[in-house]
Order: sequence, then C-alpha cells, then structure tokens
Amino acid sequence: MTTTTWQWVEAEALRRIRARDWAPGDRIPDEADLAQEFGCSRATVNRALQELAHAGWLERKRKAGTRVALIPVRKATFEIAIIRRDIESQGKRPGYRLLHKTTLLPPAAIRDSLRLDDGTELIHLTALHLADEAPFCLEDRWLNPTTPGLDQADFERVSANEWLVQNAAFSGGGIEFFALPANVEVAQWFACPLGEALFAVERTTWAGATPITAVRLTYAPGYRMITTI
Amino acid sequence: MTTTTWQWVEAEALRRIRARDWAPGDRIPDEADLAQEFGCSRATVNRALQELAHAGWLERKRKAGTRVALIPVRKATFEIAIIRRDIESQGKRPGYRLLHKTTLLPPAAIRDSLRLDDGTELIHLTALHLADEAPFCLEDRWLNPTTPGLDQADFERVSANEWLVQNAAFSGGGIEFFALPANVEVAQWFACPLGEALFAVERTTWAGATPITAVRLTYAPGYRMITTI
DNA sequence: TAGTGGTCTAGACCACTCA
DNA sequence: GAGTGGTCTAGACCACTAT
Repeated sequence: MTTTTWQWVEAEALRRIRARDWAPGDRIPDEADLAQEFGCSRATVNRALQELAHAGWLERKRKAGTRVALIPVRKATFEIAIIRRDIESQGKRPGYRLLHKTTLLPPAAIRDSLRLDDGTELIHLTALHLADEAPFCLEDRWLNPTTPGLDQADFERVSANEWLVQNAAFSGGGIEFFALPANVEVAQWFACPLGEALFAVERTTWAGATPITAVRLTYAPGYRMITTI
Repeated sequence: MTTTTWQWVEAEALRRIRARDWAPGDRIPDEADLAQEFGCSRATVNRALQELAHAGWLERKRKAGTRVALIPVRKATFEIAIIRRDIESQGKRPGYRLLHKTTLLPPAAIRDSLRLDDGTELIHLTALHLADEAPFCLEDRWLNPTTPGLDQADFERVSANEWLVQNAAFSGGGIEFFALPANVEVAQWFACPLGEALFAVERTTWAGATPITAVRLTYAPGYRMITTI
C-alpha cells in the first residue's frame, strides 16, 4: 500500500476530525500553516483538504477559512451500470427479451417529467431482463424519437438500457428509488403474488435541455441495491 | 459563470468524447500533447482528465495512456443525511418518539452482519420519526454498547440516527436498498394495509474493524428517495 | 481592504506497466 | 527499458468574501 503525501495529509486531517482535535464548527489552520507543519507544499495540503471537503467533512470558504462541518454529510455513490453487467457481476447469465414497442402519446406524468409539448409522441418500449433465464428486471421506457442514431438501434437484440448508455450523449438527469406493489402484468412476469413489494427505480435523462428518456425499472422480488460508504 | 482552465479542458474533452472525435476504446493524445494543444500546463490537463476518469468517461493507465471508456459508468451520489433534516427539507416539522430500548442478544442476521461473537449483547432501539405529526420513518437499530460516549446519549430526546452522525467516528459501512411488505407492527404505525409495499434501507457502519451499528429504516408508504446524476 | 482558498505554471522525479 | 500518468514543489496571481 503506497501512500502519497496528499493521502497522508488527508488521513491525518481526518484523524484529527474524528479525535475532535478539530471539533465540529472549529476553524482549522490555513493551508500555509498546515503545509509548514506537515513539511509539504501548499498545493499538496490543498489537494488533501479538497478531498475532505468533497466528502463532506470540511466546509471551505475564501477569507473565512476552513471549518469542520457541523453535520458531516456522508455521501454514498453508486454506479449507474448496464443491467446486463449487474446480472453478470452476480455470476448469472444475462438474458433479454423485448416485449413491446410502439410510438404513441405518453401519459401526462411522463410528458410532464420530460417537459414535453402536448402533442409530442414518444417511443414506448417494455422489455424483460433475465438472470439465468429467471425474470430479473422489467424495463418500461419512453424514448425521445429524435435522439440521434436511434433509427439504427435494434432493440430486439440490444436493450435500450445498454444502447443508450453507449450511444446517447447525456448530461444529467434525476433518479428516484421507491417501493411498488406488483400489478397484474408485473406479477405475471415475476410469477409472484399480486401486490408483492417490489423495488423500483425511475430515471429521467437529458442531453442539456433535450429529454432523452424516462424509464422505470421494476426488479424481481427480493432484489437489493447494494453499495458502500 | 466563471470557467477555469481545467474546467474548460474537461468540457472540451467531454465534447470530443460525445461527438465521437474520441470514440469508445480509442486512445487519446497524452497529457503533454494536449497541454501544448490547449496552451496550458500538463498539470492542468491532468486535473481535467482525472475528473473525467473519476466520472467514468476515461480509463487511464500509466504507459498504456488514456482511453475513452467502452462502457461509461455513470456514478450517482446521494447524501446520507440526518432524517430530521430530510424531513425539514420537505418543509415539514420533524418529530421523534423513542418506542423501545433494551439490551439483548441480537438475532443471527444482525450478529453476522456485524461479525460479532455469539455471546455479545447489543442495545436494541426502535423509534418513530414524524413529519408534521404523521409517521414518516420507522427506525430499528442495533447498537454496539461499547461505542464511546454512548452512555451520555439521551435517546429519548435525540434520535440515535442524529447522535451517531454527530458523535460516532465511523470509517465506512454498507448500505442496501430494497422493498418490504408491511408487517403487523409497521402497518399499525403507518396506518396502512398489511403487506403494503414499503421502501427500506439497511445500513451497517464501522469504526475501522469495530462495528458501531446496524439499522433498518422503513419509510412510510409513498416515500421516494430522490437524487440527481 | 485584506485574508484565504482556487488555480496555474514549469519543471522535476517517481511509479507503474507495456513491450 | 522506456513511455505515460501520478505526484510534488515553489512561486505566482486571481477570486471571493468577511470585516
């Protein structure tokens, strides 16, 4: 385990925060002083403290100095991966079936979440992702048909999830996680009781101000999304 | 909107990736060349490319150079906030009630997830978080009684959630998100039907190799965890 | 206005890893 | 062995903001 100077400074600063040598709300020494204390350059101290600020341990303001955050906001990150790889990482064989594809006017909820005009039609897809032949995840997606390159995509072979990740230039979006009771259709696919509690994710993605897609992924009973902090 | 040099370089590189000037799998020019092209120092290019690598757009290896990622893994972050602040940010008045507190042997699942010996007793708490007097979240927590300072914590007044965030030195842990059917107890608190689909989070947190706490937060019907990418 | 963090440079050396 | 990214330095100037 090699440790660079800035990593060492970061670790030492974090130790002091945890040991309350630097208590919440306290102002800590400025970069120049710390650089002298640690025998390194100010840029190195800056790198370390920026990491800690990014992680939520410190709050930094010009002129006001650096303070230990009163409420350490831990940030967890998770990867928006391709479903196929999620399945593969569980050691299972991924499968995919396109169930349905049409072009039509979206319901109001979708239209609003993508900020579309009243008359705009979207492509609607539903597809099933399989893990070792068992239903894993149901994909219900609305696609902006003007997305470049979309006409060359074959959603019978490649899931929209995968195609978009690799081909669409998206700049941002929103994600919501929630629980959902299985409706008739979902219960059939997952062979589970009606009303079964299922984990679901809704995402909207954008390329600047242009909507690309809105998708709901409903996972099979028992699925857990796992991450670390 | 001020744009620094490294942010400009980052944006330009991202533009080239999206425009497929630099296609997935391609090797891009090395830092020295880009620095010359952009008329800045190599350190500035390095800063920009590191950001893009961190975000999953690039894969960098010494000697092998920098390549555009074949599968761009977008990373989303969400904040592990105090429940009270989550409620406040929705414009509601937070409330808290301690329901139950005892010390006893944990069930096997908890014991294993915290890697405890067979005979180790833990503090068990259940508490209810309220938003505008309505049940918002049910907290079911197992606490390591050896956590420093714990004896001075008054969990009648301050939620364990809040006390731990502010007082426990934790270094890491795991988080799992899933859906759960309401059992009898939960259904009573939330005044919802038995079996209602609820969103839940389980976290374990550690101070190095020492377990601090394992908690399950079960949210009221309709709750959504929201974030952006 | 002055103090502090944010960025940038030119150059250097090191660490990793491909060939 | 050699090419490339990772880090570090000393110094400089800039941007923001508390006072």
